[in-house]
Amino acid sequence: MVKITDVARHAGVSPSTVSYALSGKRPISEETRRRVHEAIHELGYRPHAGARALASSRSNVLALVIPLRAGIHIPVVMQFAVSVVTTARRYDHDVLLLTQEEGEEGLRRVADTALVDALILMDVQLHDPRLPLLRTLERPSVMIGFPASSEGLTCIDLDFKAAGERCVEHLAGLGHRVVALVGSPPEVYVRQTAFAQRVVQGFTAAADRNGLSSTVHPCEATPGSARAVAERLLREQPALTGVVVHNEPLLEPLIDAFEQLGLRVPGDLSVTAICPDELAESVRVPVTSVALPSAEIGTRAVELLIRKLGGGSTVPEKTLLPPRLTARASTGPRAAP
Amino acid sequence: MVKITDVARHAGVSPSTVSYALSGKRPISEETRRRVHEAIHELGYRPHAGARALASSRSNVLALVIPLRAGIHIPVVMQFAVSVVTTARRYDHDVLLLTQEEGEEGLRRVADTALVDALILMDVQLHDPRLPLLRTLERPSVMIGFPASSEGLTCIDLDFKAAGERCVEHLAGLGHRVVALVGSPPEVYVRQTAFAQRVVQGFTAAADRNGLSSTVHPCEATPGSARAVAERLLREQPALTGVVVHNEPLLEPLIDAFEQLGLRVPGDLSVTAICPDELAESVRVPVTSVALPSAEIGTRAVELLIRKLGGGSTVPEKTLLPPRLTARASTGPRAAP
DNA sequence: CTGAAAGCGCTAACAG
DNA sequence: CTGTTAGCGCTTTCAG
Repeated sequence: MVKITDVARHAGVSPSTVSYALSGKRPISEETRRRVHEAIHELGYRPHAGARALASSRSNVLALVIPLRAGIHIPVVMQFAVSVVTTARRYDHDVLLLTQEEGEEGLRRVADTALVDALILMDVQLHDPRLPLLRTLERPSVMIGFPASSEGLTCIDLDFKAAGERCVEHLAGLGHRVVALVGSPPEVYVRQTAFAQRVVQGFTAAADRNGLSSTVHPCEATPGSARAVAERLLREQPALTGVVVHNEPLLEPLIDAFEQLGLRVPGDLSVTAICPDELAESVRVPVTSVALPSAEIGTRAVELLIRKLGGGSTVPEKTLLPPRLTARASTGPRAAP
Repeated sequence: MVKITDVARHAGVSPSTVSYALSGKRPISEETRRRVHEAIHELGYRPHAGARALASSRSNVLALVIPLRAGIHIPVVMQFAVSVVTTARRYDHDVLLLTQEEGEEGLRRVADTALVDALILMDVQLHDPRLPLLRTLERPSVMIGFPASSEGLTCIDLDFKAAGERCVEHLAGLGHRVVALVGSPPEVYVRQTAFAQRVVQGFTAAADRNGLSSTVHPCEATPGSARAVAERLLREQPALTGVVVHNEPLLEPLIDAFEQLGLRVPGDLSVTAICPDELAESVRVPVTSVALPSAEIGTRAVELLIRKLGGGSTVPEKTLLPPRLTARASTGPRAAP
């Protein structure tokens, strides 16, 4: 293995000069800089990650904790992970993958052994058991999603409340008077995942504000249940003309179910969703939607962490990304009664 | 930060004894073992990962390289990643996540800096450009999938050729005489990803052997193209009664398309697939399928690596998991003509 | 069965 | 602008 002293000798300088030439932490003359890099190149030198971490107390690794549980749309998690890795690399960091399953002990382990410098957590719950730990951990973290109290923590997410509102306003603007929200599976609400509840809040508030009548329907992510909710909605709310879907796997089956029940989209029924743009675009009837910008959230989360690691600047505790609605073929004006 | 010398002092032993008590690399009397663990517990000691890696030349981290490209079913990748992480933890290892995008330079980087001890690669192509690198790298690796020549490497995957055969044999056994394979998107074949081609080989060979007439149809993973292939198949092969699908996102839309064209499944048409069991079970008509055992492959891949890291035993270069077909509602005997 | 002590390869004062 | 040197915290000979 070629080490820093080899490079130093080869370039005719001291080891520290090589180190500084690499880190840029002190000025190096152009001439020696060139010689050092030449030597590095010729010898194929790679600094030993462990030695570096030991000497600098920085591993340049971020931990990413991904959820496993039911009711979470896998492609969103994956896209998020990819964007975290890609962005981390831009800042010369790597990403260690942890599963939620490891729990608090897992977080403590990677933090306390200095395996990682900082942590990113997904799928945060309103009263997430990891919150107290994160506050005492000596390493910075960023959470995707908002717990009940985010004091002293850094959180980022789509503004789901505003997203729910935005969908309703879009429908209200088109003249719809009776709307329904088809939401995430019941277990997502039961375990008090913040984002699902916030959509409901926004949806309901905006409906009330606009004088619309509204109902909320948590729903399993199976094709069978799509048919079931569709039937139930038509039966219980015959005047329904606007639906907001916050349940990725159900989007397509639900539209199918409505059409099989004789409702044209958007002729008889307007449908909007909160989901990744790719999903909204890939449905047979492209769906008007508020984008779930997983990639952007991942990028921003890493950037927040890097800034926290930098030390100087302080970062905002809460970052809420404003909803961006794209009108597509699935919504239209309410048909004359 | 509490370090090994603190623990040693607290327990009244030397640092090396603490180290050995932790690693078990030499006999420790029951009494001192107890005292050491007590001290560790009381002080909340965690060995510093970097220091450990430096002193032992082992980081206890595995690299996992995941694909990004089109034509790959995301949930399979995700399930695979989770199973790798879970299994790695069982052997006291962590997992560093890399994207294919980083390319050979990325592999070289994490290997040469000793950030990781070993590598797992997914989405291997027939003539994968990373092969020569892997052979020269001083660290062990395992590939998911088989390149054209796997000499000197360790590969594992579902036996896709046998899987293709198994599907055909199942259909042949039910009396079907004309079968078609609806395959992965064309780009998957173009870039010579091994597994897609092997399915075709097995499918065709088994059809020939059984005297069935067969055709192969690479297919985009969009709902629109499902309809298109379905129509084309019926037009060009009116006698068709058996279909093998090797394209996850297309499975459900394709069955829908057939039924919309007036064919009952399995009454008029038997459908089998090569896909994850969860997918096969979740379709409206549960599909007879050969399982794509991502979790098992992930587990086995890690176990192979751990054995290679252990040094002693040598591991097989090729591990082909035999196909396991589960009969479900989508296949039945050929209707009397 | 246990201790002492020599590094592992790099960074960051400190000194010039 | 550059060199010298003292660790970073742990593992592992070597010695007993």
